[in-house]
Amino acid sequence: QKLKEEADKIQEEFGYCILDGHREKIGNFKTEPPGLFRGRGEHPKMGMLKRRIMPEDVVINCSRDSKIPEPPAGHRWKEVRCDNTVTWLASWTENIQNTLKYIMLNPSSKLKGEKDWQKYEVARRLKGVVHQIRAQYRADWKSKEIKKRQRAVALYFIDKLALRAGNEKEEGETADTVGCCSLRVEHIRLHPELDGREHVVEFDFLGKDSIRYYNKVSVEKLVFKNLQRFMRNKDPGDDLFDQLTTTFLNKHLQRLMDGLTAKVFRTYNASVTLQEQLQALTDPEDNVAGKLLSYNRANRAVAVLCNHQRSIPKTFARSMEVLQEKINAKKKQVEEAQEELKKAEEEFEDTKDAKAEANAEKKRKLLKRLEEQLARLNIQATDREENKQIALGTSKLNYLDPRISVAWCKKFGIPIERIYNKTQREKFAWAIAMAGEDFEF
DNA sequence: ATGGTTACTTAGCAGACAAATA
DNA sequence: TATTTGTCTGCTAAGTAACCAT
Repeated sequence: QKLKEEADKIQEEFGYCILDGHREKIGNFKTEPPGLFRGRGEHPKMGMLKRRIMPEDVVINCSRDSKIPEPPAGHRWKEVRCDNTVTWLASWTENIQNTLKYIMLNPSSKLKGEKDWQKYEVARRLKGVVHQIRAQYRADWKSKEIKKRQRAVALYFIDKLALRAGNEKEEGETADTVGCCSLRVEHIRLHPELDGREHVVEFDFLGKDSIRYYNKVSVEKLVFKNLQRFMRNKDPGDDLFDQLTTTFLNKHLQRLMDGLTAKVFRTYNASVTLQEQLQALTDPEDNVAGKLLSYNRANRAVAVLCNHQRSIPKTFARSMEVLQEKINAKKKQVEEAQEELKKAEEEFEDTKDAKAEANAEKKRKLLKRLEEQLARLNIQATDREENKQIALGTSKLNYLDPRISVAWCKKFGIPIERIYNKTQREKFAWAIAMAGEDFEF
């Protein structure tokens, strides 16, 4: 309790800033402590020492007329600047990769909320032109220029499979991971026929955070032919799209729609998928638990699309066993209740007295309650099993237009708290205030 | 085109915390 | 009340993508 009080005091003193006259919560208001760098996957710099950050490393960014924070006694800041074109409050350079780190606002802030809203509005604008863009890249599969063909095939992957753009990275500085434009020949295998499907591309590569992407996809014949061509006379370690960069791709996208970049396709396809799946899976007759299962399944379809994985929780098998035991016990209770009901009904048949009738009615209600409890447990088990290797949080927080979920809740009378916890409701306050039940992405 | 710099979003995980259960 | 289980939060790495100089 004492520690908590101290932490609260620190939060109160350093955890907020004033932006445009409003008190806003800061996201990360502490510098990162020193320690051994791990990194994700096979990181070449793992084990290096991350230095302690001193006031002399820190740049403060605040308005000219504000109370400039005092450095700790005996120290001074690296710099104090007043740049209102950026959103960060303080920054320092980290010594492992020599990159900048920032102190920024919490997602609940007005600034971040408006930015988030904008992001989804760009994705919604894509909805209007995506058919034309698809027609265009399909036509470009036949272009005379190899570079255009590579761009068109890459864009097809980004659109259909929700791959990341894949910026080039400096070799030896980070783990060897790739995205779409940085795919190498060794990351795909072509099967003219596989398991009864034609033109199958087998993807196997490490993406962001060294998470494995493994997928077998049946693609259009022209895409397949183009891929064969791109791979001809190349070594496994060569770039698949050797003529293509993310800059070139994004310049092209910018011409097709204002604000369009490769990552917008992920946001767009994620949100569209959620909306479609909610439409397809929600049964208005279902109870709340059933509807929530449908929501989770829709969310899960998105997480699968975006390849948001997690390691299977250490306690997964055990917790599944416990749940199964619970289900078995409940089943037994249901059976017993069935028999007791039968007995009570027979008793009433014989006697026809009011007391026996009341008793039968009581047994009927008990049975119904137990059956509902059993159904809920079964739903829980299904949900947990289907979810063991899938992380729902990332898509929920970063890819799904929250207005879709808000509208769904309103339409089916689900309390918003069942979908978003307190922090999430704060982050999505703009959407909760904005969206009615007929919102359409 | 290329490389360097900067600012911002997206990502999974461990441990803290809270709720459920024994 | 003690212990177990499930959820949430903080942390910070790892991406995307813009801009600028050459």
